[in-house]
Amino acid sequence: MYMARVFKPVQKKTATKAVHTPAIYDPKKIEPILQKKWEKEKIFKALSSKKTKKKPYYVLSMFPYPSGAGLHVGHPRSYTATDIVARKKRMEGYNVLNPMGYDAFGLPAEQFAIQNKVHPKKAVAMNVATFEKQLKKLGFSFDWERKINTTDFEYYKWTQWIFLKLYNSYYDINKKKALPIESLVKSFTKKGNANVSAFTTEEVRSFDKKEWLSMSPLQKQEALMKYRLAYEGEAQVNWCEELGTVLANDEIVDGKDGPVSERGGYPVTKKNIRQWFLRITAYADRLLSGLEQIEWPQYVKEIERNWIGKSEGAEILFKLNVPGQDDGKHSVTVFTTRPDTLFGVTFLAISAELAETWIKVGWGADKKVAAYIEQVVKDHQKNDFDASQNKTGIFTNIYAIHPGTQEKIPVWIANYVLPGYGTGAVMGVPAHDERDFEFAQKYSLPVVSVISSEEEKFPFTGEGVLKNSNIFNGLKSQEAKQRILEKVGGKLVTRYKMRDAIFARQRYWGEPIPLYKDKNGVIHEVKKLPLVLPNTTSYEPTGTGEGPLANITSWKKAGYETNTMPGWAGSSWYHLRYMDANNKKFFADLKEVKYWKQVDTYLGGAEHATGHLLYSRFWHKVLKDYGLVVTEEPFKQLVTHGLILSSDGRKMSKRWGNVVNPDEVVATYGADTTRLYIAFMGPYGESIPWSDESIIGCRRFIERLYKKTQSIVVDSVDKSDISAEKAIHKLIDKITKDINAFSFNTAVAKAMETINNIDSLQVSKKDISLMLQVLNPFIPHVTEFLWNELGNKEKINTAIWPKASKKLLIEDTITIGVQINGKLRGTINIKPNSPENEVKEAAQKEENIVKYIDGKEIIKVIYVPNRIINIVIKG
RNA sequence: GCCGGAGUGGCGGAAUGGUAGACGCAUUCGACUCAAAAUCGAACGCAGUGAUGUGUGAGGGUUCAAGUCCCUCCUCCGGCACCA
Repeated sequence: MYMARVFKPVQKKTATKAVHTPAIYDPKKIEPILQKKWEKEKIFKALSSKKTKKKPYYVLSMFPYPSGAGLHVGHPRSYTATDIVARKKRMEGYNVLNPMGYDAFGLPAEQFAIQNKVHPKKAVAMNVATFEKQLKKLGFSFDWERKINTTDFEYYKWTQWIFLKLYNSYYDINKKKALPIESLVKSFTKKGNANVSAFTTEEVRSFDKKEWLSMSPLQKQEALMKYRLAYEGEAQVNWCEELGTVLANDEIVDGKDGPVSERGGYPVTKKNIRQWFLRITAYADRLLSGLEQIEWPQYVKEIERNWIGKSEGAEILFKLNVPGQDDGKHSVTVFTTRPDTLFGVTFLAISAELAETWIKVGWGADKKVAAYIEQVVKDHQKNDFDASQNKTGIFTNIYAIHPGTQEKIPVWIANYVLPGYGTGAVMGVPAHDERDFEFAQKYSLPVVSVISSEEEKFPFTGEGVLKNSNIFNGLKSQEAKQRILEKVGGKLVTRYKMRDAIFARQRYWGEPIPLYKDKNGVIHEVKKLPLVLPNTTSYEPTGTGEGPLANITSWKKAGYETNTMPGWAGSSWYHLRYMDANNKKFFADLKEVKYWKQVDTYLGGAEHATGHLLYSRFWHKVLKDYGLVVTEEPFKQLVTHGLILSSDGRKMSKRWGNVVNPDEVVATYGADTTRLYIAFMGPYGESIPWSDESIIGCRRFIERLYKKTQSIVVDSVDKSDISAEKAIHKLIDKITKDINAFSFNTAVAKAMETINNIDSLQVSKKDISLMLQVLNPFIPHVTEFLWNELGNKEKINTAIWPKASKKLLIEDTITIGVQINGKLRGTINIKPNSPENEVKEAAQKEENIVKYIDGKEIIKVIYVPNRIINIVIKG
């Protein structure tokens, strides 16, 4: 059981005036009534742009997977923050969009269904109902009318529509935007030479009109696949036998014996398979540069930057002398980020995979070499392969011609050269690369330095510039570098680590891919969306690599794709659906999109940095290219939260049995206390253990506030004590600033301090109302209840957010510290902004200070206005 | 290995270079009570009866003044990792 201590309501018969008002705070009575009222009056409804002149403010928490376990206290941490911001912004006069929905496709929902032997659809409906009941108990100000569920066909219809948009697009590298695939076809069928500037990771081919027109539909299809933003291709993928599906890199974690699936912990291996992909690499540069214009935590940006992995360098061509073949007939291109070290190259190292392809085109590798290649290729298949401790290699008997010196340098196969990056071949520069150095040492290869001494500053012209790394690097323009490189058969290129995203899962519970193949293998789009996921009872994995949909005869017969979309498809654009959630004609009306523009504040976990966040940015950019959205980025500000750990400091998990259920907390303490504690427990971005003991302090605070306010309801005064008024205005100031900074814990601390300070003072209805109002975002039920008790005519939810009076923020007297040689020895009270000489004088008269300075020589006195005074004495 | 972030009482945590430990929990004492709970009041970094000394992961430094800035190191968390 979760409860460490049962809260008992106050049993005290207080004042004689208690006859008029209920002195006992009972959230069970207050909260459900207000929640029903809010729902009935729809006061948190976000208005359509047509119906308001208010400025929009869009705040969003990442929507949950409605898992079978129900809500977990981690969820409300995010939603409490969203709600605090939303309620404050509403009072500040914004038309606030604070929606909620469910991300219900994907593995978790399907596995829950399989384990519990219910249809995923039923399971999702059940779980959603549970979530919703739990969420509503916490009193979040969501606009429930905009609720979405990614598994509703009214929703996934548009997921499919966007997929087709991607399928029917290519990326124009000159215009730097997506364009319809037809315009690419048009450029092929123009007269004369086709001028294709389309992005592709494969070999670029353009076609002239005659050639294009002579091609079969299948040939055309194959040609266009290389450009489409959603395309079918073959690739090595992460295959999970147990789950019978392909997984994305971010769905895999390191297990004890190699990589395993994040969900279930099953082993993952590499496998070649035909797959749907999204060409996210086309947007690598925009995904990178877009980071500059958004207010995200630096570390999340860094994660994305690392993931995209841009590196600028050069490709350089080396001619090869292969034994038994004409010299220079073959060649290899290397990729390097250090073209300036070209003259330090003493060998070439190629990947085993590249060597394999050389054998295929007629290179006669001897047995020893062939065996080595086989071994390394096998090693590379292992996900956890690491050669950093043991670099090995073998000489190929092939020599390359150095393009600068024309000298013969040996070509080696090395296990540290990876097939998936660059060209799979590197130039070995032992003098300026640690790995190359290690390798050269092991195999006794020469080391040549190209960092020359100062005197040789400008001894070279033309390609000779490359003989000195400093001179090449000192070239100002990229063009100059390019010109030098061209002389040695090189060119500047940019490479990215990021790969295209696999967009298919061999699972049942996902959006069907709206395409089918006719009997000739030609792909057609489904014209009438949605392509509804067929109902079936056999949705367990086939294990063959085909999706469970292959088990459905009619589906298979119609030629539909048997794979479904991955879990992140629906979440890649949901932020747009909320803008116009009930639109039957389009995913969101452009007028609404133009009004809301983008999510102003997005709250969620940083673990989505290389998944959901990157994918949504990508989709958003594609839609931007078509003018269907108006901003380059979907989420202007991102705020990440820490985890709520269990009180034992571990992660909450069913496995440990240490999960705190918000329902029980609400039942014991009330929704307001739960929310307040979540806000108070610590900095929003940090992971913090839940404490069954500490929460009581938040409940006590609410009771004090309740009691104080009730006493004001009964004997109200016209004017507050000045110090109470000041305390409340300071609180207004602090809370306003702290909510803006997501520093909820300090805002709550100040509120506690305030109630402690004003408890014994006279406070007017007007002033306590101000306090209730700024606390409303945190504890909406009790503050609204008390606000009404005080007889306020206006609704608390629509009252204007108060401004702290500047005059009241100023203190009459302040206490400042007096230091002797930097050590605090006393304090004095002064009026703010007192003249410096008066303060200095007062300090030196202070009793404690006199003891220290008596008879000593004062070297100097430093006064920091209204802060501190430091007397520096000798000895 | 590289790139971020962090390390403060018994615990969660506060501190624009300027009175370290706000606020809350726990603990101790007191009031109320037959009693307990609740509530209210007080104490509460460590050492010392006390004056006082000392103290923000460790060690140096800058400064009148350092939790905060700089250098070296340690530990923890997150990310990337033979990416050429």
